[in-house]
Amino acid sequence: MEYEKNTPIYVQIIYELKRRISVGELSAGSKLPSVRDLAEELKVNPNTIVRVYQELEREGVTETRRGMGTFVADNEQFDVSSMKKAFISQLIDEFVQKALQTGVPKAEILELVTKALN
Amino acid sequence: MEYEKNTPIYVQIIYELKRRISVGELSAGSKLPSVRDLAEELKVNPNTIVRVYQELEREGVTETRRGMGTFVADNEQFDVSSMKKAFISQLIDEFVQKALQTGVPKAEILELVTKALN
Amino acid sequence: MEYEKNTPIYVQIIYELKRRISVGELSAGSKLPSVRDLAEELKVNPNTIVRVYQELEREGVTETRRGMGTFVADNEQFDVSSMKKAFISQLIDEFVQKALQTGVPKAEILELVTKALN
Amino acid sequence: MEYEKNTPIYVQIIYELKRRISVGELSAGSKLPSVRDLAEELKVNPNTIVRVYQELEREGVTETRRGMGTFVADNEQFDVSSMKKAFISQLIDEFVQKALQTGVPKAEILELVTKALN
DNA sequence: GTGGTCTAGACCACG
DNA sequence: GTGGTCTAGACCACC
Repeated sequence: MEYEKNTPIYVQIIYELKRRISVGELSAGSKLPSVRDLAEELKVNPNTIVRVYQELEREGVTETRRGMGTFVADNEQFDVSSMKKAFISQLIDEFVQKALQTGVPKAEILELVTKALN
Repeated sequence: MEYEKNTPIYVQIIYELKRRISVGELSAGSKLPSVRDLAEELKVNPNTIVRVYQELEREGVTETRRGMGTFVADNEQFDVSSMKKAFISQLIDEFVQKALQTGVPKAEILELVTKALN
Repeated sequence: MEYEKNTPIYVQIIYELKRRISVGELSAGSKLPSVRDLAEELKVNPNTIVRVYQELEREGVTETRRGMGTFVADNEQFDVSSMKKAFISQLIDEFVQKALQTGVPKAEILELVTKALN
Repeated sequence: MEYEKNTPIYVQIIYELKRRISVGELSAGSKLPSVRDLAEELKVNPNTIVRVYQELEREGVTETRRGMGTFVADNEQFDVSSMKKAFISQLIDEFVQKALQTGVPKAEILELVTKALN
């Protein structure tokens, strides 16, 4: 995993794990790697992973069981596809806000996005 | 001027000044307000304006003449609209990269962006 | 048995066993289930039960007889209700300390506790 | 400030700051000490204070302004007295839950709390 | 083994 | 100056 410079590493890892969950690579109830293992895998300090897991739990994406590990939430209320939508919506809102601030006309923005998507 | 929370103030002011220039509110060769005046006008720390002017000069948007102040560059090569496009392109690239990473189909992304723009 | 999230499982099991003893479900001198059996019954890691039994023995609530198992102590001095009181006193002291620290008047605290108890 | 052993330091500091706010020692809009200053005052590592401030902001109790510091939230919606009530309620709920789990009768619990309060 | 907390100290962006 | 992130490494409670 490569890290983008302007986004905190822990945020990027959160994105990545959410992506894995929403895609089904990690299914509800399955165990995430231990803090130490994931830290090693991602060449990152364990504290950074601790923060990632705490954030994910705070958001209800995962569950932590004492001494047992961190698991993808098995919550009925937790709907993966809605999470995915919320996630992309947030992404889009941030982008649109910044884009409009530049004063570039909407039509042009749309055109450029279309191009970039292909 | 209202400041958006997720973007550094100095970046937002840069946008604003570029906007004023591209719109013609500030024409080529005209003098920009002094650091102190602009700081006061925008209710911002003078250091922030210093940084804005340094950044603008680095980009060739303005010129600083010793003892006289800061002026909009009189440079033929300086093309406001292309500058804006370069900036928005970067914005779009970052966004598209993240958006595609989520696995949401391109068509849907485009649709959501269109909605968000209006 | 359901586990409450904010208290260690082993503590909750200790409560539960003490409860069974004080209620008479487990009488003085009777044999407690083996570590494995209790672990299975309570859907818990055997290590957790080991700790529970160690703790109970340390408190004098149970006795371990080599090769025979763990038994409810046959100790005259062992007074379940006083034990419970000691525990709840500690609980109350901690609570009262924190509650008073908030500056809420005593009368109000008492009223709220009364409500919460019912 | 003395730290109680069984509660994380950062939680105790959060309590303390909330208390100061709810009591009016820190009024809405006022600046909290800088991370480094508070860390020194409380003989604690700066990272611990960072965590405290982040948690408080997440809860809406404070606002962080870039490069300027941390301030008591000036939010109309933020009602100090309701915060105080929410805080004490949480404290009481946790206590009552644990207390009832011990099997001690309600009347007795209430009696003991009354005693402890005086 | 697991996650949670804390210290120490570095580097960064922002105002 | 401010807060934010990250690393390194320690110690703890829990299972």
